[in-house]
Amino acid sequence: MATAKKQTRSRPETIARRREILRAATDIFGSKGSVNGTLTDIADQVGMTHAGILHHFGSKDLLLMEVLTYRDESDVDHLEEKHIPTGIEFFRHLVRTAFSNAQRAGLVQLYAVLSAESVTDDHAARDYFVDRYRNLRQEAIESFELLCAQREVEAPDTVAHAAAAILAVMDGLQIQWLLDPENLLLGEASEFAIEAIVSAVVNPQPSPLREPALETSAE
Amino acid sequence: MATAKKQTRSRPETIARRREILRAATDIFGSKGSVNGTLTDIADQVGMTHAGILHHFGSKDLLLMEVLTYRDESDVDHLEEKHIPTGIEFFRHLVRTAFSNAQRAGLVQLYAVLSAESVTDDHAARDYFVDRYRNLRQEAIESFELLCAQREVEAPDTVAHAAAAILAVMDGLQIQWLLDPENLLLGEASEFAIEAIVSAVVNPQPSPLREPALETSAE
DNA sequence: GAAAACTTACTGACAAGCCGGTAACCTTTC
DNA sequence: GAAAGGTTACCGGCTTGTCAGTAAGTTTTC
Repeated sequence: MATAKKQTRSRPETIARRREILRAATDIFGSKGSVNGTLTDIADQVGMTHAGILHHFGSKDLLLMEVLTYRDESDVDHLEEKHIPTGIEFFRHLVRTAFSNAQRAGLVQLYAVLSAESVTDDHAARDYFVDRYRNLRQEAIESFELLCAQREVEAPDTVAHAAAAILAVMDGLQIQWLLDPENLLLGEASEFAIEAIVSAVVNPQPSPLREPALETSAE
Repeated sequence: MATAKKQTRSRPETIARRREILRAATDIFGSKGSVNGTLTDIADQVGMTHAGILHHFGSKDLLLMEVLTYRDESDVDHLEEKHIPTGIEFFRHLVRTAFSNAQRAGLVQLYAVLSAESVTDDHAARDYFVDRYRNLRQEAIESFELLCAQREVEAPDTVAHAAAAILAVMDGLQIQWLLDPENLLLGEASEFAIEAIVSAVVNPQPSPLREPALETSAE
């Protein structure tokens, strides 16, 4: 069953054209969601018809998946980092990303909307996001473990929670920031939260929630 | 211009019928999103036609808004708490909510999907979520301030970040949990994160991210 | 207290619009 | 001249919302 792809070469400018479409799709899916955003919306933005888009990408779902992987690539470029670091540098990298995201509302919105959309039944990007979070959590866990080893403390069993929490807080802050940019500093709030969580792993304090409640009358 | 409404009362069972519809709508909007979930889906689930739903609620958008406010009411009932507490109890309340949410995937999904959907242009529920987050952040800020006052420390200027971060981490963990329930304990992870953030406010530690990096070779 | 007058709670059919996808057909470029 | 890069035209399907009509319930009237 040789899937002998004909693989006839495309014209030189078509790569640029595809990139143009991907950028437009990022825009549209970001601002309207992947369900509400239509092929015609995207086509209008690059000055062609929706059939032209389908010629390039086959179907809407395939276009969506390419948008997601395309952003992953251009994302690493953006911060001019060769590869994602580990250890303490991983968390510094997250903080830098948060500050940088405050300048890229379109991309942030794309991911915020799509990741939430993807939890719905049979969403095209569901597998993509399941994998993405698994990988990111794993990287965070490894960074925590490295961090603990460097400090010669045993990695607590909270690292799994902390890894999920760090990603969660970044996503959640993005949504609040998108809804109400005047009332939230994305970079600063992310930095604060990341520091708090890292600190709780490497330097655990007694839980303030378990203390006996201080009476207001005890003043 | 007296719009003298005759206002004959609705039939006794119609209140129960509306509630039935609201519950079905919660289900459908939760599992498919408010864009993908249709009036016919909801109608099927309660055994009527989509026109019947429109008779009760006027339009899809109005139904959506009623779903959101309906859940807010039934939510307080659920935890059997008279009103939301302040101070340390506010944060304990959030932890209880997180544990309780692990039993209510449908409702969690409704909010996760809709809050992210709402950041898209002209979404019906956008104002609802902007207000909701503003109010919740305010409650969190006041609880932090009360907490600091009780400990006779000055409330740091990080409380605003912390307030946003606590809500954010709860939302973000919900999405990861919905995508991959086997790999995430919603209650435990939320508790860990909330403790970490509260601790960072009332008992700030030096930032682990600002330390001079420990060399791995210094082992 | 029963008939008349009126409402409510629907149903079924349909209008209008939009969506993704396909097919057939030009046109530009290698 | 053949393939790539499009366009135009169109289809089938699905969605929200409207509307007329009907059965059942409620209120009013005598």
